[in-house]
Amino acid sequence: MQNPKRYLITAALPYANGLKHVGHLAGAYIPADIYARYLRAQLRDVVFVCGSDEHGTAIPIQARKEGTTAQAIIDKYHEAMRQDFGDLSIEFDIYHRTSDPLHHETAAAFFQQLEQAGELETKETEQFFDPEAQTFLADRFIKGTCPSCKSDRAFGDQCESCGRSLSPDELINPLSTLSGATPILKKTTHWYLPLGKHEAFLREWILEQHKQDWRPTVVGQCKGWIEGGLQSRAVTRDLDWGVKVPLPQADGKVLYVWFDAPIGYISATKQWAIDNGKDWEPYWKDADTQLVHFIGKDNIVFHCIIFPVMLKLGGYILPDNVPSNEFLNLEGDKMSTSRNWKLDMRDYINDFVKAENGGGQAVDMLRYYLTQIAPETKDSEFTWKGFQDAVNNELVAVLGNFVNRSWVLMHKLCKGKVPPYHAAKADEYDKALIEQIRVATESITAHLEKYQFRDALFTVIDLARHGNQYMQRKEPWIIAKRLETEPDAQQSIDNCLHLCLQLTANLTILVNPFLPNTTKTLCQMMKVVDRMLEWKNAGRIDLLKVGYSLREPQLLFRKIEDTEIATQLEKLKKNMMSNEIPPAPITTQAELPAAKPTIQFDDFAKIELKVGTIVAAEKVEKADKLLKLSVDLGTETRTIVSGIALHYSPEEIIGKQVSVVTNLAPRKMRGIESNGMILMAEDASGKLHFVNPQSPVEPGSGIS
RNA sequence: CGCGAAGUAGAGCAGCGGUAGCUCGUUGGGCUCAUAACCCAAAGGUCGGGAGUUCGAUCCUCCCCUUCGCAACCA
Repeated sequence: MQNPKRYLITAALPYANGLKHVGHLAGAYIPADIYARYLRAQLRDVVFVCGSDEHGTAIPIQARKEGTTAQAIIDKYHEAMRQDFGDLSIEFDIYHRTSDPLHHETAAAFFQQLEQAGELETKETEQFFDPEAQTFLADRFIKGTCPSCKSDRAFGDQCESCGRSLSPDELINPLSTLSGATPILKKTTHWYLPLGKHEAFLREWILEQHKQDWRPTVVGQCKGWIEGGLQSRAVTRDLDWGVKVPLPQADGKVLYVWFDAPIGYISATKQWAIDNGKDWEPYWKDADTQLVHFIGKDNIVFHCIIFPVMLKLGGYILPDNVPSNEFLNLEGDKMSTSRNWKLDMRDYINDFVKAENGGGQAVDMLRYYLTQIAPETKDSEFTWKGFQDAVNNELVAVLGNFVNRSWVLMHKLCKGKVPPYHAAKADEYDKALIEQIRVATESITAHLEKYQFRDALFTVIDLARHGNQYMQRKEPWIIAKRLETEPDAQQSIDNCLHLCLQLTANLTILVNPFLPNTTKTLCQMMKVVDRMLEWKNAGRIDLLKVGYSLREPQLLFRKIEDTEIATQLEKLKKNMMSNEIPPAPITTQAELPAAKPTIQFDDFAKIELKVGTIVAAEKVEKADKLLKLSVDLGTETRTIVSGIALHYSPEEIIGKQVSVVTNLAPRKMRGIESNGMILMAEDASGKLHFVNPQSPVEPGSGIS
């Protein structure tokens, strides 16, 4: 969009069930903040909204785990996250929350509008219900035996052991993970958003109109979903935590969290408007508004497919771009909350920002490094060594040092004042530097407009690097030695330092969106007011008035010591170790709230077990875990499909004796009917072993 | 399985049809105003593998391999 009248910037609403880590920061919040700050410097009309996402099943679950209430959980994490963002100079215009009444009202009205316009469907389905906990169960909260590999580590959505995706009704012996009770099927009615109806719109809007200007990963993923067929998605759930469905017949139902959360952007904007005496509607309904969602890649489907459909139906504008980032890994491994392999924003704040020598410069160091390694096109990696190198070799050595040496020389050779520029004496180096400032400004602006923050920041640092090169060529400290015999030499010194100071002023403007605290320090050193920071001033070489006296230099950044990163690495490893104390092999009672109930002999007798001999085996096509086996059971040879291909090759198991459940109902897998099931024992490492007689017996022998 | 993204110097990345670039690191030299910072130079790559299209491919097409992700907690 060319020069829109106003901008609305959103950063993904963080889920209020825990602290957020630097991956979240690099993925959404820092890029969004940079963009918002840049637009503010451009004096554009911009609102930058965010807030806590406080609904969904996971919040009550978390509350149960922490032995408290859902409200206490969201209050705690909402406040913690708000604080952490503030500490890292993420400057939202508003940080709202979805538990706010204004949001409930907004989301309910949104639903009602779609409902009344006939854009939603209702469907009656049977869902598992926990009779003890008196609640319907999300797929993830049902545990049972996998129909495919027979592992008991299968959940309603997926088997942890064989990786197969499941639906809850496929589980053998389903159990509620909440109470351990056996769930019962119960009828329930839900509202659905029929995405399929909007396929043509999505195709045209994303795959045609935004093929070029959206990131390839974003368009690619959307393409995958659209091509894969868009299913209707349930908009409501049976739960007592969330936005109540505003219909009389929907008692006990709330809006599904994915539906209510993005509406949080709208309610946040409303609250901002109230607080600031503005009108919220143009920001969401005027076509001359540019809406940009900053998110991580796991959120693409919501912000590019589902929410846009909702926005279109509701009469709102669509996002102009959704600059989604990939993931940030940590020291060679994926960040993971459950394994405690992560760096929380708060940990950095405590160890660096709040430490001695910390403060704003420590904030900017992290902002710098995370921007420099931002996973804009592919996953990238945070390493403490990388952090140290970036700070010491770039922030300290290039930017910090350039400013410092300029200031020191200016105080030594120019009496602490901005020296005059003698245009008549300008040499090729002077002219080249002026040109470099102009070119860099244009380039940085272009990168920012295209959401290429990493390249933009690189160009800023590169400009400081040019400053160092320029100074080296001009060598004012050498020229100063000739002053006694050659008084005219002062003009060369003046020109050099005049330009170095003007370059510093330019760097201050250009680095402001990225490193706002550094900008503040620089402004103090130059004794300039915030108005100088307006973006239109970038590229000018008359920002500091000749004769103006400047303050003493102060170091912009300190070095990161080896001991500091060693401490961090140790801490990271220790955290993970402490998390690993209960090693995986033995499943604890707490994890498996329901051991299988005692059964009577009659139940056992229902199972027919026989010894068989594998006579043939082949790999099942298009399945990497399945083998198709022919098993000799004495009286007959049966086809059995088994999920053991990762553990055994077809050749090595031919002739092996195995235990077979022979009266299991037939089941089709990958188009092949399997008549029975091979018993396998799983060891601690997950490796499967055959359960077979100690010495060979006749095929078909019974087992009891 | 399928779908999406990615595989380029020791590391991190750019390039995307015309004899391989950047930053850091390494080595050598210079300078000394500067937070042992700065500047200059050099070494270092058969651009994941194979086939094809083309006068010519890192860049296009096909196949294969590897990594990451793929809808209901997770940037």
